[in-house]
Amino acid sequence: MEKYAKLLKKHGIKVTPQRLEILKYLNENHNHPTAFQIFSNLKERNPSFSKTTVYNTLEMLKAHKLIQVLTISESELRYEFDNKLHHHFLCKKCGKISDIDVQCPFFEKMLDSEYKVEEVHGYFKGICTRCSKEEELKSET
Amino acid sequence: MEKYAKLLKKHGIKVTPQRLEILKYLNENHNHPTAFQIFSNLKERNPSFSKTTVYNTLEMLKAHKLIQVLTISESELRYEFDNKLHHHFLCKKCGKISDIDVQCPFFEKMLDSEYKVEEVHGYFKGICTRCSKEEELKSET
DNA sequence: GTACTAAATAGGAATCGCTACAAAATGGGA
DNA sequence: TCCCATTTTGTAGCGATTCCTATTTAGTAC
Repeated sequence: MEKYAKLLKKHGIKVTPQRLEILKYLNENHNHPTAFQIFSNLKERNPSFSKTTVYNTLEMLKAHKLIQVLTISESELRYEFDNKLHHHFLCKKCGKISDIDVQCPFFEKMLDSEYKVEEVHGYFKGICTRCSKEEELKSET
Repeated sequence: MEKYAKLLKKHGIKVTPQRLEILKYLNENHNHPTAFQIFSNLKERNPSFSKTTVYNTLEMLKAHKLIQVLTISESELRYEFDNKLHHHFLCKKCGKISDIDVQCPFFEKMLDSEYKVEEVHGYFKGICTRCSKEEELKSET
């Protein structure tokens, strides 16, 4: 837990139990959770945990570039702790989001362009391996 | 207007005035509008135009891959008629979305991967040229 | 340790984009 | 022209996010 406190201090953010919990959750759960998923998980152990705190904290962590906000879903935002550049794949069937470990060659190019680029998002959408296999099995019967 | 009717018929979609209007609007306005923007623009000329019709029609056009849905904004969906692969840049200051005419080299690679890829989205976010210049001017004074 | 102050949290209300639903309108085929 | 399926409309509802304000907490000075 100490490492999260250090991280917050390094960015001049006041350390609170709630913020540590949220950071810990994001660091230990790489499933690109929604704000509600974070909220309900943390509320289990601390019933007074507030939804607003989750949103406030996520907003602040995002402002300090400690977390990434994914707009891959059409209905809600997803969050992740990992901040090194990678892309994402969303399965339209099961909803799972996977990390795609590729370096975008246009990142460098865009950095030199007329635009001041601060974020790069690569989203692929389709059907994941597991769901594809299930489809095949179904159609065989 | 006839070309839109043809397009709809080609995809087995029943031709209605509302659908033609929406297609026309998307084809003539390359500003990646929200559903509400489409709705309020078309409502001006036809006061009985319904929000639901806009959503229904966009959903149908999307299902037939006649339009693209962009999840680049954190708060709402954007739509575009253009369906050839390109990326997008969102200015965090003025909110404008620009087309970036690049071919994603990972598209091919992803097509051969374990994932069944149906959509590719490349989003860059930052400050656009115009807004960058305005910032410079302000800081000079 | 206590008192004070600014910041953070909690909880509920409000907002906003989008969807669901049922009634009315449309339109193509008999 | 009539009929029936489809589409459109308008309203109600829902879920994610934001707003508002009272309460609590963390940090500082005494």
